[in-house]
Amino acid sequence: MSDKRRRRVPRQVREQQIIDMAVQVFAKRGYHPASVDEIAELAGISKPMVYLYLDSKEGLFLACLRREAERLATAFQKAARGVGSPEMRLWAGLSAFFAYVTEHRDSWVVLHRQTSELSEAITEEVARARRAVMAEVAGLVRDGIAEAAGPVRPGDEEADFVAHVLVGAADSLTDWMERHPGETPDRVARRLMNMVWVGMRNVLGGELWEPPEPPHAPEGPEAPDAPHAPDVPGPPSVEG
Amino acid sequence: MSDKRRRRVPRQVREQQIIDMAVQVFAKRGYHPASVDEIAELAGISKPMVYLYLDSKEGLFLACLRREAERLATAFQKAARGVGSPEMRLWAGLSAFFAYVTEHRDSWVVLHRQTSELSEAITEEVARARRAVMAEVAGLVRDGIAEAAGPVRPGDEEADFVAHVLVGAADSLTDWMERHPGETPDRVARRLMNMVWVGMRNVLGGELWEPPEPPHAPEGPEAPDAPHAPDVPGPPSVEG
Amino acid sequence: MSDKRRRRVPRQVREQQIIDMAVQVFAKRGYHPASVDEIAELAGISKPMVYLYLDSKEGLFLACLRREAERLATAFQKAARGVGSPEMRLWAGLSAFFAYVTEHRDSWVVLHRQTSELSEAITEEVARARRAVMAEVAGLVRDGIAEAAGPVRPGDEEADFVAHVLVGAADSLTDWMERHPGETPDRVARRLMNMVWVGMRNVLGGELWEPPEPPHAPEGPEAPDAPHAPDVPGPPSVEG
Amino acid sequence: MSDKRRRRVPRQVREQQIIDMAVQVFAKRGYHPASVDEIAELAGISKPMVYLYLDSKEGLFLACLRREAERLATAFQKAARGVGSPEMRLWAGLSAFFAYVTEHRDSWVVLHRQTSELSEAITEEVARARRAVMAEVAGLVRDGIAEAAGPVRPGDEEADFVAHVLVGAADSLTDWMERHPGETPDRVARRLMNMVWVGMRNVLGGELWEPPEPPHAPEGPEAPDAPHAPDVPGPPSVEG
DNA sequence: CATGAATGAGGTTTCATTCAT
DNA sequence: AATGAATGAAACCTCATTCAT
Repeated sequence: MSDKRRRRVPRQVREQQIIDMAVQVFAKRGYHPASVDEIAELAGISKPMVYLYLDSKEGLFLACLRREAERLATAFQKAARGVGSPEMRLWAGLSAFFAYVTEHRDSWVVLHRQTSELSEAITEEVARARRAVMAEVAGLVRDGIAEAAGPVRPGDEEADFVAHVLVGAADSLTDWMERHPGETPDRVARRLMNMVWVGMRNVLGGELWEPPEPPHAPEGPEAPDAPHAPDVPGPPSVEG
Repeated sequence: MSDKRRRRVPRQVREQQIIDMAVQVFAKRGYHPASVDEIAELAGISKPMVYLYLDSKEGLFLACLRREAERLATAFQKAARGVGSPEMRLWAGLSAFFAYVTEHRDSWVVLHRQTSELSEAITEEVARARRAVMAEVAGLVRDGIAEAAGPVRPGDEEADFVAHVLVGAADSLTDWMERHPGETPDRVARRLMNMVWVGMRNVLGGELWEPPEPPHAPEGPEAPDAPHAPDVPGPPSVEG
Repeated sequence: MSDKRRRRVPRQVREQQIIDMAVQVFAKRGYHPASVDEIAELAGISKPMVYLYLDSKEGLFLACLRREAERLATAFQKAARGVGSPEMRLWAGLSAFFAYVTEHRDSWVVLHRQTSELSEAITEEVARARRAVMAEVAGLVRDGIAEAAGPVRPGDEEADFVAHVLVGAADSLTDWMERHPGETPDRVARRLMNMVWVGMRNVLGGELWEPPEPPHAPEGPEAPDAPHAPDVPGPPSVEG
Repeated sequence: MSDKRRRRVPRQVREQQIIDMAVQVFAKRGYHPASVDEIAELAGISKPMVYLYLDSKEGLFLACLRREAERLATAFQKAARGVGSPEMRLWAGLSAFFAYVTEHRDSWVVLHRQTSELSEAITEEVARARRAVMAEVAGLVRDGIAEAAGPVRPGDEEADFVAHVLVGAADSLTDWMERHPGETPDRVARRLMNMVWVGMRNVLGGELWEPPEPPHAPEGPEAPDAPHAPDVPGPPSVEG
């Protein structure tokens, strides 16, 4: 309509524009419900261009996947790379991860394809089921700490946090088990217990882990000018 | 085709048969690529029956979701409910969870809708990206323990396990963050560190958590007759 | 649900019950969109009964058509039959017709299949088109009388009435023409002019035709106890 | 099939081609029984084109409705507009109407959606019922004139004509009544009597209305070059 | 007299994809 | 570099109708 500057644009630029819009649409709708028509229209070009540059819907989605995965990985690596202790580097990486997904919802949704791809009713049912599991686990967690630590009354928030860790870990370990056929559910469960049981109390008690002591590397996990992961904070500077 | 004995079957039975097949197909293909045609054919009936009983494709999927979610939840609860200490109960619940998803892959896939819903190429790309992340984290983990624990050389398996826990937890905490807007990535990362840093070493050292002391309930987490979650093991009985 | 008296019912009664409901549903939805399912459910029986008694959807509709057409015809005939002059009898018949269709909307709709059968949007478009034609004709009519009768300002209502007569007559004559291939549009138009041009002025002037002189037949068009066409009024008794 | 020259055709042209065929099919079959498949095939294109240009079956039908309604209205207006007296203009309009519907049966059927939409058996039943009503009314009419006018024996044709006018008018007035809730069937009947009783005798007597006197516009209602309503005749020129 | 179970056929609609300009 | 025109395939869903009880 008001197209005046939709001039001839070099391929690389166009490609990025297309992918930009595709990430938006795929995140909003999910893979199958997303239509190439909509993406092309949003990008301000015609469909044949999309096919010329990205080959197919699948190719387009793969391009999104690759670009976004690389950006997230880069954010993590940039933060984790450095001189600090491994402990510090892990922390920095995690911080960067959380900062990145906070800033780039669409990117994360496309990579993880949570929500969407399904109608609202279905999405809601899935969320409901997951919430029920969380509540169950959180209750168990609260009981555990209450009995073990006496008067400590863990807040709902902390218990919920622990529940998310446990459930997320369990989800993920399901994949791990698949590649370790010898492992039994029992052993996996014990390992997970081993890993989280001690630390759980700290969290429920409201403690916050502190970087042990930055001996003489003042910047710790630094990410000076990460162009796409803007705010990986150094230890003290905590952004809103 | 082969069976001519497709006789009149009461509604409740047919409904379960349909859902049985639907879970299979949805797990294999994902929601959108799955076709009601295929489900009906597998169930040995015609499409209109599916619509008569389950209303729509979405209704069918919701029915799958509800039934499978309830079965999984029941398996967990049955195991976790009991007299033992919370610690024991959590362990029992986790064991039951892993046992259940081991036995019922389709159920878990439908509930989690990981793979599928996307073409093979895309699924593979997603898996690749996730593997890359895992490897990165596992490396960090290995470094950490190597430096901290001196001569201990953690096996790849253990490091990979820890990485799965961390990545799964991070995934899940992304949802948690969404409902706690005040939280900063920095604080979330610290909490996670707090929870796992200590226990991580145990795992990497190859330790296996042991039920503290079963005072006078010698069988630990028992699930005597779980109808659908067959093998929630007591500590010693480990199934293949 | 609260079926207590849905006992064995003799065929003739059941048939009428079915037709009763069918008239309702066909009137509301139109022939094709109406579903036998809905009719059966409303009638409180199962579908096979409908087929047993009325053979098919078409048979069911034909039964509706016949019964309702007969009722309307009966109402007309009962009123028009009698001792009065033909003028009076025609008037009585028309009165009975208008009374009947006023009382039995569904019946009329099924017979005339106006509205319905089409989605709301389409119905509305049809109505719009018809209104436009009416307005055009009414304007012409108003102009005609204004010029011809000097100061008489016909009300909108009267002009609209005349327009309806003209348009309805034209619609109907379209069928008539089909069976008189020799007739030209020109001759048909002249005939119609001939028939309405004089009387038009009376109507526009607000005059009301009066039964010439009811000599000594005090009841005029009577319909003493018409069971289904309750209110064919004698000349003076005008119901609300 | 036969024509290989199905070349790229600009949108506006294709749209009209599609609507052309749709009018045919809708007229032949009625709205619901008509299938988009058939329309597309007749138009020599594939179904998706129909949906691309007209959005939906309903949209397609609406497009037919609008175009045909406008053409008919235009034919009427073009003829009725002019210098003659209102009487003449009304006559000219009616002439044009009858000429148009004579030439464009499909157009009229779609607009009026009489026949069709129903199976042949049902259509026939409807026609039968209507014929019965017509016969009844025609009988009344013949009686009336016979008694009132003495030796005049109105032909069947004339009585049938009058009956069509009366029945068509009554149909149409049913709608009018709906928008005038205060009116009673009695008053409506009187009005209709008022309007037609006098003119009826003229028609039954075989008289033909003559344009009063075309003062100095000798050709009466002319429509010199109506592109789509070819034969709106001036008084003398009567086409076959 | 009465019905729950079952289906074949067909409808509208949408989409990814390509041709011809 | 870019696009309007066009389509094959397949999806979901509904309905009138019939068995077998």
